[in-house]
Amino acid sequence: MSIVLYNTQTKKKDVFVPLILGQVSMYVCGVTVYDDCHLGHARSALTFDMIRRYFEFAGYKVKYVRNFTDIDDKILNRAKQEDVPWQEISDRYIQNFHRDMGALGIRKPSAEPRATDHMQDILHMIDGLVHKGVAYQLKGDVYFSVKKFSPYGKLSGKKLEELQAGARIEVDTRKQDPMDFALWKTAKLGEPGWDSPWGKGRPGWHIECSAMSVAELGPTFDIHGGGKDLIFPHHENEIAQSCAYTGKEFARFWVHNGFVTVDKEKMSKSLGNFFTIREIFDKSPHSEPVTAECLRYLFLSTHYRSDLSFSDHSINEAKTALDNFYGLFQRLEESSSKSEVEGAQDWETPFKDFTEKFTLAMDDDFNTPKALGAFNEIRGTINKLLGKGLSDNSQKTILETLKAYGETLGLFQMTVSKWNSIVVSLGMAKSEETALPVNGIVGTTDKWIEEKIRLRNEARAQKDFSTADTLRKELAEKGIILEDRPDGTTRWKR
RNA sequence: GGCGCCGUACCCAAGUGGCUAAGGGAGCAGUCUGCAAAACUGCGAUUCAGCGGUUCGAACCCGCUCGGCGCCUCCA
Repeated sequence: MSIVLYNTQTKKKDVFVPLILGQVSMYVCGVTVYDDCHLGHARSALTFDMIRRYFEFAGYKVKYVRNFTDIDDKILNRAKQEDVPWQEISDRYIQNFHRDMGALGIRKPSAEPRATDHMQDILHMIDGLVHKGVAYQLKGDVYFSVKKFSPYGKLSGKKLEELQAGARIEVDTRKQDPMDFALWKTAKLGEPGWDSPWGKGRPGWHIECSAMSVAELGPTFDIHGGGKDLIFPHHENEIAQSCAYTGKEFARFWVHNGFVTVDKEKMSKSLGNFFTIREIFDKSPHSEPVTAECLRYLFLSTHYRSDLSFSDHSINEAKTALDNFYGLFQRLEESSSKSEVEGAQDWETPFKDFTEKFTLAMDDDFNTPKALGAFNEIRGTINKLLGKGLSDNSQKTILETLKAYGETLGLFQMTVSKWNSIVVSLGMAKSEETALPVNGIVGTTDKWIEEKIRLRNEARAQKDFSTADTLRKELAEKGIILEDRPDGTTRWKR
């Protein structure tokens, strides 16, 4: 089966055929490093992480490039505010970015170029554009002439005349056309600058992505991605510059993810309605990996192109859904004490049905909500079979396969015990042995809990249920939940 | 003003021309259980914002209306 994906350029789902057989080249716009990342950035990162994982699952070799914009007005402003060198700002937020992405379980791209490391490529490209006559110099600035690039506006579906009519920004009257955009900007007094044929300056925002993508992946590559707010003007401009420069097709597929919204509104810096990734981890009552998986499940439960509304409620729903999966994994890990013959249930037929549904859903423009639907169906089926009895071997195979499919979404990779141990809030260190206090309740060690359970089970064996209930209550007060199994053993979780 | 997206049960969310409109959560009832939890079973949209139209047939296509949002300015 082939993968079909929605292409912003053609405004429909196109069959994905890579440029080079068996390989996918993908460039995704990263972040401008002047502040901590919020959930909108997390969505983009998670979306393309999922896409990358699925391509690899489908047998492709993926080259995935995600850049850093590490020189920009906002970085300079921030540096001024804090009265520190601008490099300190970009370095700090690159570090924070890596910290947050790591916590989210996002795999590292094949390359993470920084704009300032590609200054020569940028200068070559601008120079080339000037020589081709599609860019012009105005004192120390260089602008791209949109009129010289006839397909301008194709990606975003905008027409130049309409844009001009609606332009609300202050127009630099020196420009040949109000929509012309800067490739190179003169360094003002006290600002950092790189030497260029047009004097000391720095690159405009759009040119760096063109330069870096072409440098890393060549003039034509398979997929260019980013949030849908980048379609115009950023990606439109990238196309103009790159195609004008190389004379070749640029990205073949344009893939854009939807926004994260709060109360129906786009999460954004200017509205101030954003949560940073760090904040989410800090205020979560769960351990970092658990929170990360909840967030991933939540994000995957909406199609990547749709907007996703974020709330405490939505993330709690994700937690419940995952609890149910890890509950199944726990049961699958436990010995069934059933022989091969006794536990000879046909699980292979429903399982085959599951893998087909999963693959079909994912092949169709990465329909993760549908894929999760398939997961939930098989969860019910396996639970039923488990009730009837499965052999240890079958259980082992089922568990391994579920986890293998989960891996393509970045889900279900934790051990059950890790999933079940709740840690405390506010980024305090976590220990496997002891739970730190939660909501003022004093933490307990695993050993202490096990001892209480042993005492309770002794009491139960003697039909001393009042003692057993007292012990259950005592544990419950510490946030420990007990589940008695049919064979007389007890499972517990925090 | 221009361009575009969305509106499916209490909540989230697939489905975009034809079998009973996926799935999850919550709720209620039941099975099981010393109690409980978990798991399982059953119940829940004669209907897809509204109104017209096209069609043998529409939640899905077209038009209009209402409501929400986004891009056109830095934005994932």
